[in-house]
Amino acid sequence: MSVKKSHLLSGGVTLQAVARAAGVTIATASRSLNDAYGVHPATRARVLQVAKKLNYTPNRFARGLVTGRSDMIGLIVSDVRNSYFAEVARGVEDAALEAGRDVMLCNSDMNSARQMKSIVSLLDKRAEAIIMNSVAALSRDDQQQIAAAGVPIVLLNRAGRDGTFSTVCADNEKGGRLAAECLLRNGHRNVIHLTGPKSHANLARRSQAFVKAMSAQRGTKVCTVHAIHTLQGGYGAAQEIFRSMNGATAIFTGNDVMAFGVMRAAIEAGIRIPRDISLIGFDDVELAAMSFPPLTTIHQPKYSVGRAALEIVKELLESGTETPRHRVLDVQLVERASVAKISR
Amino acid sequence: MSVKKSHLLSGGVTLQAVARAAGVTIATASRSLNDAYGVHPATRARVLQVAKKLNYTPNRFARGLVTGRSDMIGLIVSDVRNSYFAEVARGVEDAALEAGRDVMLCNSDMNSARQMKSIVSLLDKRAEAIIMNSVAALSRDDQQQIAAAGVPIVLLNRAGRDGTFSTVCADNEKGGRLAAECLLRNGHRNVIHLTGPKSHANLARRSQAFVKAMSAQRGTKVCTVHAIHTLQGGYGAAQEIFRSMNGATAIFTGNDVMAFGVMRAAIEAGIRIPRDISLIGFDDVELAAMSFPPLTTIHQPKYSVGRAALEIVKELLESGTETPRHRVLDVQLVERASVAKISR
DNA sequence: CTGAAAGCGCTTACAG
DNA sequence: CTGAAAGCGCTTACAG
Repeated sequence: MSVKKSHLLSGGVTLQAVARAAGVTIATASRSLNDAYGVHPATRARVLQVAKKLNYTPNRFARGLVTGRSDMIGLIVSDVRNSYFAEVARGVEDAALEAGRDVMLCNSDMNSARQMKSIVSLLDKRAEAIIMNSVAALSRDDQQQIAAAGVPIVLLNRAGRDGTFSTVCADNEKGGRLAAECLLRNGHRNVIHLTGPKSHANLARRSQAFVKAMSAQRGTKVCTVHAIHTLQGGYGAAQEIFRSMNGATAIFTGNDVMAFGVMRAAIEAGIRIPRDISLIGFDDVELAAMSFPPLTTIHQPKYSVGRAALEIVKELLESGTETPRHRVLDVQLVERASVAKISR
Repeated sequence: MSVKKSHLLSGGVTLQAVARAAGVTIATASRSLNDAYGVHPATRARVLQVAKKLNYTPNRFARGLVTGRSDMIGLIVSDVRNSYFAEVARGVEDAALEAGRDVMLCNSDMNSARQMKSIVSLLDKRAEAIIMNSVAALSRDDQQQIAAAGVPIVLLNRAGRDGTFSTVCADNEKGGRLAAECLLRNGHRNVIHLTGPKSHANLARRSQAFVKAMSAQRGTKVCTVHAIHTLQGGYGAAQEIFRSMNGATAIFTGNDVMAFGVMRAAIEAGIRIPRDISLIGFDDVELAAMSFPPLTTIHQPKYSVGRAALEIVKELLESGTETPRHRVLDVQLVERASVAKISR
């Protein structure tokens, strides 16, 4: 019955049927359908026409069995519900569609066991490449096993030479610098930088560049505060901060959700943004444009990250190369209404 | 070379190799790996052990060629970036993982041509079922072609008997009723209902049930306003509404984003929620908990919609039935801080 | 430019 | 309980 189903799927039309109807052997039929060379134009045209009329669609299993190709690529993200990854996924899918490929989506929950399970399943299904935001805890063993599969791997949000795998990420350093420049330009000299745990590499890069750019200007003061990088974390930290501002006129948060936490704490404390204090975030999540006031932030090219990852996959697949490629994508300042110009 | 790659993927280990190492034919090896019956426990154990040691993983193409099964299901949504569908996608993926299946994700952009292209591609890749939020404009022709594929189709956000396809959707009627009851319970008698275009079936269901439940109470007044069902639409409509409230004490919006539009207009007009006017939304999007004030709304089980869709797929696949199944999922009121009790 | 044939790696009646 | 064999529907050298 399953076999019968399979017939239904392809409309029951096999290459054999097409060949017969076109008066050739399956060999020429196959060649006509695939390469342009080595088959008489007239024959080719006839086969194509017949195939179309019969509504022929090749059996992927049969083809895959001999070519080894599946035309599918795997995408593993921690969670699509995270809008960052939803954007990335969309970028990957759009680029994949253009490249005639489908994408298999997996969620890892930042759980290395689940991630490994997904990888195995994707490899099992013959994914031709895997794009993923790897969790840190990928054992040496797993890493080798993955590399051994000989399938291109593209890591998301990882800067530079990660060894064996390709990477795509946003220019966090530039983002940090842009935030500093924005604040400086608006006259802020005494600012607070609220960020996540030091272990978070991307956040750390932003912080470092931010502090460096601020310090480049004389008479500047930056006070860095670490908290959990969530809305709650930002909220809690802001409550503390508001108790003793020490003359700070602006806050730069490592990401937007922390900024939203700051906003909430500000409302509750009767502090108005940007009148009493300016605020600038990082990421440019959807909500940033809808908050009140709309948040000035650094735009991360999430969608482009997805596209870029698939482009790397395509390059790797086409060239047959194994040497990893690396891309860092540009970010930019999006000025909305949460940063005020202050007079000195 | 492609063929060589294919070898790398499965570690180069074929059933043949396992069989040889276990001292049996590929027939028994296959049986050992698949069914439990008809093979001596000892033999079976030996084969399993060898397979494990050799790190054997069956070639999906070969298996698929004979069984017709791919263990993949397709999911088509208008756009994963829409958080509603991101949630749905997650639900589908989780349930699929449990069922040992992978999901291929496609975005249709509410474009029937793109949608049809995705369907064809999914069918081509032997998706065993397709879950999708169908765009209205699916031609009779396309519909038949899809049905002809003999693959279970589950439509999202479609109520009831849609003819040939299974459906899953939230209980919009109940949601509308809950909103009305909440308002009534809090003493509201004169309210405004702000919703989208009448053509939107789900919105219409909510409206109808809301109005009906409000009217059930004597001395009640509901004024319905139609606008585009976006933040902008809600914003614009609210500006109008605030000009002549005619004593209304609450607004029920057909979805949350319209409510956010109302919130913005309220802030600008100096109207405080819920002190000056109460507000209740529908959907319970992520932002609803983060807005100021946090929005009272009707929770839609987005994640569960995804899971339910996959459950239907499983049932249909296991039973081999073709008769469509329908599920409508429960919704519930989430009381936050945007509705005030009013004294009469 | 085209055909005959091997082979991709499995599953599954059919015998024993 | 196990083996020998057919067959799934393609692609691709190898001849001609």
